[in-house]
Amino acid sequence: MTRTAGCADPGPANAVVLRLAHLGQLSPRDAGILGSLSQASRHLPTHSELCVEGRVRPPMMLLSGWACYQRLLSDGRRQIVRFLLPGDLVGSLDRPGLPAISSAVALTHVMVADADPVLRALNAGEHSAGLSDAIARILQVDEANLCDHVIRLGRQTAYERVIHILLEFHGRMQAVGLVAGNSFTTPLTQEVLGDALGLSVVHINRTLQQLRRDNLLDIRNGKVTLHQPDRMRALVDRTPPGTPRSHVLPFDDDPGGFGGE
Amino acid sequence: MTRTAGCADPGPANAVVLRLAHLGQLSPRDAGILGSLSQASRHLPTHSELCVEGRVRPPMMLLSGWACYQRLLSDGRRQIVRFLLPGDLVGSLDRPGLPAISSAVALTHVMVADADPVLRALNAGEHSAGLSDAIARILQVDEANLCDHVIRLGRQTAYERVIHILLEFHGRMQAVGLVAGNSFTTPLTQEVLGDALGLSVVHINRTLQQLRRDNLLDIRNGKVTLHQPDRMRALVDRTPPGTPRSHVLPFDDDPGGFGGE
DNA sequence: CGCCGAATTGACACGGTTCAATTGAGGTGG
DNA sequence: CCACCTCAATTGAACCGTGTCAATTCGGCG
Repeated sequence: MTRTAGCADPGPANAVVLRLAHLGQLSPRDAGILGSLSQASRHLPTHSELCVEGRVRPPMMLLSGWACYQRLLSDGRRQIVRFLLPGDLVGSLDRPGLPAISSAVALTHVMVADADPVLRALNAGEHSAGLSDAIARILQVDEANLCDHVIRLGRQTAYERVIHILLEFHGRMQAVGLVAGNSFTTPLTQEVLGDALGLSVVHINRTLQQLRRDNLLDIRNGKVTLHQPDRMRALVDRTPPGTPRSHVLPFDDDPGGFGGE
Repeated sequence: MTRTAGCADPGPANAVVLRLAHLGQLSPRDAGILGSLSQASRHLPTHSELCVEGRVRPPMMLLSGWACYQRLLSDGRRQIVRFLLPGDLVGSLDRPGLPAISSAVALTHVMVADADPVLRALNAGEHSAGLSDAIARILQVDEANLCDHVIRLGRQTAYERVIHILLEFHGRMQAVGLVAGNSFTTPLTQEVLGDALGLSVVHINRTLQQLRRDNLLDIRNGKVTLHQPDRMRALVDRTPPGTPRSHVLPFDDDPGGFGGE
């Protein structure tokens, strides 16, 4: 039962508040709205479908637990498209009423809350500029993560993919205060990891062993520990969050070098 | 010079209007706004950067030509994340002011227009419900396409990936009236295709040959022809657009069968 | 004619898959 | 307390889809 780090308030909506507060200046009123989400929250068991592809469902917020969007091919192949961690949005806040693009299933017991109060606050207008801003940033981060996933699947080796995605999880868990000393708990099985990274379980297994042997990380008993996050980042050229990236073709307006930091 | 089917107005903003009109009921005023986009449009040559990762740029609409979002790894590997076809949005309409997630470069000469008039119409409120709706659907489709891309890269063979993405292009070109008799023009080189599908040029080449031999499609001289779109769809279990998908795990609320419309 | 980018081809190496067991770690009932 | 079940993790061996390298050909164009 290894639990979270030293966080003052382990209330159920904590992750959401923490994350949004990082991303924008929340008014006390906004914080109140978010804090009260947990009052109307539901518990759902592992494997529940949070939403079904093609069906409309009002957006929710994931207060605790992990989930993922996935798609199944007719022959049984599964591809995990995106992971949902505590503090994430389930379903699109910005365009409700449209059918879900893919199904979402819970990877653990999860606690979810209807995002309706947030939606109403957003539509109410000027009062929630900070909240609205924070939500926009969340959507932006979601999209960036999806983009990263494409990079992993398209142009990285198995070894790099695992490093890359674990760094992503590390960052996302950190953003909601769920990382203690470079390690965090996760429900990831090797099969889930394989279905996300487009690899077979067998190969995921061997890759993890290699990563352990290289003393980069360890993952056992539902707990991931990154022994050398910096070296990992260098290996997959993942700049620390927020840093710009170097990659301009020799076209017209090449900005030249780029700084560290 | 194979051109569009029988469309009355081949004006430059035609693709945008056509596409949006399909997706929602546009008021005459909305249509006017869209039609006048071309008046403030710019031509840009092949290889121009429409936006640069990490930098803010106001959203635009692609009136003609192809472009793509891409990311380069430090060792030179390239991954194309998303393609932009006539009628597409460049940059996120819904959250302007945030830095671009990846760079976009033109694959052909392109014509782009500042999307600002559309943005203003959207913010103006009730008058443009149809337009707003259509834009939401475009964003939805974009996200669905990105999701499809993840599937391709994660769980499909080279053969399937090529079929799958060409079907996507076919559908998207059709939506803006640029398909004539199952064929359409494209600037796709085998290298671009490889960088999008996570494959080497050599292997793309061999895969295309196989597809030709199987009499499924042909792609030469910048023109793609799908000889048997239906058989192709069956091969990659891509349901015709709009159809729900069958893929529910044996969980609690299994909806059983699904209808074919 | 000669250049250049794109398409092709062949030979070979390797990353990753598949199949088939085996081991290990809870969880439950007798 | 142990037999038993199940799910996740491991292991070995053979196979094959793709990548890599290195030419070669093709097609437009100045």
